[in-house]
Amino acid sequence: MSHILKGELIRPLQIKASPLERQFYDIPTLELAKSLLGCLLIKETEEGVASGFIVETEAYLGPEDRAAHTYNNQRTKRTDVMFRESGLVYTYVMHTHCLVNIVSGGPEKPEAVLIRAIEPFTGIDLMKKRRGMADIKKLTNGPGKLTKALGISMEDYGHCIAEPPLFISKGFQPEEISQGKRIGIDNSGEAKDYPWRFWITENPFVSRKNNR
DNA sequence: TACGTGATGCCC
DNA sequence: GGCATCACGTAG
Repeated sequence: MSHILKGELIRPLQIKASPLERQFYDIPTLELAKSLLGCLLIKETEEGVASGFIVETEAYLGPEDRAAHTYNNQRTKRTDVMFRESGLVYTYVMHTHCLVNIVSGGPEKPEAVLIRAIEPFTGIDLMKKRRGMADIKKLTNGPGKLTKALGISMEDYGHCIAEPPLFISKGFQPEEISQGKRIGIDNSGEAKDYPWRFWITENPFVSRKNNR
């Protein structure tokens, strides 16, 4: 298994895709958002397995963050899982798209990391089929795109990310990480300027080009 | 750049 | 019911 980018092999030929243990997620949310960059996100379905390296994340910091669904400790049927242990999957629907988050902060703090983009690795043909397009650069460069490509849906709500069929494994170590404002939260007062979006510098599969 | 889409939750 | 939201695809 190889992975080609810009005509060169830049990823390991083989990756042991074994789930990171749940304790991996017991760190502060901003650190988790950075630590997840370069990790491999994998979904196994009856259709097949598809995976990609996480290249862009955003942190949402619970009751103090006006952009977070749990602002002011709002607990609804939708946000309930964010009040539980770190490492669970928080999926929600935005318009016609499903977005995937990893719960963080522990039961005391309802926080999460949104996965905004991945770099396709395995199961690329399956991802193309699910997305109905062939351009690899646009397969998974957005939070709604990557869930469709991997087959992630509301059925994954509350699943533990340390267990198949949806899990995260060690990937590669990013050379450099960039940081900037989050996307699509213009109506969130001061919170819109918090620099809680992280991405792998110069990676071609992030959802947007650098904005700081 | 602008619009239609149509899950979810909150505010009437 | 009406409106806003952590998008995306298509048309112009």
